[in-house]
Amino acid sequence: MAAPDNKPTSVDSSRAASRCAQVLDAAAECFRLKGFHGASMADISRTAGMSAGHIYNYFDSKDAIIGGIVKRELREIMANIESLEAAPDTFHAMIEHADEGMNRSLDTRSSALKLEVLVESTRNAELATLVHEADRAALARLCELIRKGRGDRPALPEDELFARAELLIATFDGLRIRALRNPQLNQDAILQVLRQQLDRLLND
Amino acid sequence: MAAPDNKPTSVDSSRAASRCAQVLDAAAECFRLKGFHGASMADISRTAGMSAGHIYNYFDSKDAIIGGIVKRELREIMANIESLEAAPDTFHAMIEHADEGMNRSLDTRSSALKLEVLVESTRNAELATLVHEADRAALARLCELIRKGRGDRPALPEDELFARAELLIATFDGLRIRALRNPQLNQDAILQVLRQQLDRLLND
Amino acid sequence: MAAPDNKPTSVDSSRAASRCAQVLDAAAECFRLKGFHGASMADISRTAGMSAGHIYNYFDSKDAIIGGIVKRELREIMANIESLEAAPDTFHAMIEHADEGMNRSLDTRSSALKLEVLVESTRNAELATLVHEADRAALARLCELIRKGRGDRPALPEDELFARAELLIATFDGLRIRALRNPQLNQDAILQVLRQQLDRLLND
Amino acid sequence: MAAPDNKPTSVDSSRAASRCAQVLDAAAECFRLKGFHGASMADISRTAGMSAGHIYNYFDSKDAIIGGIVKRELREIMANIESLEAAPDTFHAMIEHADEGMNRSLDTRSSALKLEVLVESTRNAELATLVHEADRAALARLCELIRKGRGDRPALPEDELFARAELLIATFDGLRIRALRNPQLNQDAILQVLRQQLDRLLND
DNA sequence: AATGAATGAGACTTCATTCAT
DNA sequence: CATGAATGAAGTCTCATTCAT
Repeated sequence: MAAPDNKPTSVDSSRAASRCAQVLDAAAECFRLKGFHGASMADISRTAGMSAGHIYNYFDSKDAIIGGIVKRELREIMANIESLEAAPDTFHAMIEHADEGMNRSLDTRSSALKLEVLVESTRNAELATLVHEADRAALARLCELIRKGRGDRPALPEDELFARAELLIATFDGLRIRALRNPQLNQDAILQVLRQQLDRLLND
Repeated sequence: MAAPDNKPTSVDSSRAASRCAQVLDAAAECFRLKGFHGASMADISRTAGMSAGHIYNYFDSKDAIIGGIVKRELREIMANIESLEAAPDTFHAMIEHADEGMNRSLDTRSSALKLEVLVESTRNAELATLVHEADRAALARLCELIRKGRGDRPALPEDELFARAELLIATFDGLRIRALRNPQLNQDAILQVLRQQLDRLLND
Repeated sequence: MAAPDNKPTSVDSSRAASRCAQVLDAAAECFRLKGFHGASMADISRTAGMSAGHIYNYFDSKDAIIGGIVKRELREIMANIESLEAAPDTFHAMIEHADEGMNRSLDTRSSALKLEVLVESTRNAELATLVHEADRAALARLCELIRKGRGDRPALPEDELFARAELLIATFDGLRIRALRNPQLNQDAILQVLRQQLDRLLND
Repeated sequence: MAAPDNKPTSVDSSRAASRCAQVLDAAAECFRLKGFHGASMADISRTAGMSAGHIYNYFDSKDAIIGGIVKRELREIMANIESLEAAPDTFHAMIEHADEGMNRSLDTRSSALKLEVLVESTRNAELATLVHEADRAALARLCELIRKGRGDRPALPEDELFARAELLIATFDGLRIRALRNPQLNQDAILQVLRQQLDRLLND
């Protein structure tokens, strides 16, 4: 350490980070396709283009990998908080862009992974902690958006603010489940009703 | 012996049905606790009080067991259709009993199993078919309830009717996810907002 | 036992014999199709139209069933000895009917069972004893046929007599193997050469 | 390290080949002793000195192992073709060395395996293909030997050439069966008659 | 005589993980 | 850093056999 040459550590660590990311990407793909237990380390190593043994240089166990996936998501959420907080006229934007949000919810591939992780968190305390933490950050941010978005209208009681945020998220999360249970759901009709519901949640 | 009535067949078949139910109960419990792939046939057989080998007299495979769980749920849903269809003043009842519905959604134990099955259906075509079929039945029933509940108000277009039903279910299903991601969610505050949302979905 | 009524025992025992035969027939069919280890008692019971449990009233074990098959064959061979011993002009008949013998050897279905039993006898001492016993009876009979068939020609030394019989049987048994290894073998051409070989074995 | 030559691949692949051979040897031994279905993967792994799981790095399944045995035999047969094709005065050699051939046929150990494989091929299409292919190669070679061995005598019709080859092989294969069915068979007397039969098959 | 429920051992196979190289 | 050989535990499922009825 502190060797005379300066590059190696930085190079190594950036290489390591990139290898880690490779693993996380591969694992996310595999978990989505086959589920956490259904995906083998061999699957992941193949997808990552790396020997299974080597993955253990970066992650202690298969559990640690799914933990890594959630941690990375958490980091991304945290990073996005600031950048997105500044947007003006939030409500109009949210309702206007409801279609994008809905489409994200109707993407069964991403939903499968999300639910996979959630279900697994039911049985893995460490994973649960990560999931809860990530959720708390996202929820807080959404509350803040709503508070700001209401502008000079009288402030909502904290409880109700959170309840609205919860139901807003619940609606989108619920659509994930709907998309999986009913592959023929009518997107256009839903979007219309969804917009009304959002409008009331935000503006009433 | 030589008794005039020979019940054995009926006795046997009722015994078989009861053994089947034992397996399904045990499996549901195990899948909930450990997940479909995490729960072993040994776990299930232990919980069911029956040798693992014997379970295969009733179910062809582990897959068939989770299929059996969904089929049983479907039968229960179907059975409830008639009994619930006759209730008068549906909307008022639905909004009034929203707390019960919400509590069902916030029961993380039942949610874990429900999501487990749903996630597994992502990777098991036969299971997916069962899930979709059960969903179609439930959805149709809800639409009918809404149609009747609206009484002499102008009929909703079919599309919108379905969209409202979808969002109604989505809201409750979404709360399942919320309960898992945020164990501290404030039930009372949510109930209030939930009732408003339901009221609009049904009565607007 | 020795009950005043006379029929039951005989009826029962004939019924038992018939049930036994059912099992042996079914087992022979199953072993032929799936092999001794590949055929399950469930397979046999299904084919025999009898519950698996009941089979154990007639046979102590699966091993005993294959033993029963060989014993039955042995009895049949023994029974045939006398009836066939009397035929006049044996050699001519044998060579003339070589085609029938060859066709029997080329029947892959019966060969599969025969080899199955033989191979199993390699690993089952009791079965081996039965096989050897049956073979000894058949071989002795064939030697006798040859001796008689040679009429007033000078008697062959015992050794050579047996050797000729061995090779005669070997030729037909070998054709069983050939039929399994080469499904396209040319029967007509073989028959011609076979006849010449038989002729020399018997008449030289 | 940083040695100029990097042999690992070649070393590894030779190691892999040797491990494969270990498995095939062990499996051949186990199949011979207990039969294909009677021998467990645990038996094979114990005999091979290798964990059962590791065998699956080399063979996809137990079926693939018996297939590997046949493939290896086929390779050996093919390899011998050239080396043996060149021998002069084939017939005399064949008849002279009939004792060696007969002894091979009378080796019940090798016969048990050979028949085991043959019987299994009755129920395994892929294995059957391999067996037929190996047989075709061996048969063709024998025909060629006979054709050449006949020197300037008038050529045999193709049909008869094949028929003679078939019966030649059948005779030796039949002796395998004889050795198993009659452990007391008189080798010396048989050898004498066998030589006469061979002589006629080849020289007539 | 006959059934079929029931078991427990054991079959093949997969897999997370370790370690020498 | 990187590999892949290797393992041992565990998984699903089958099956010969027993026994109450």
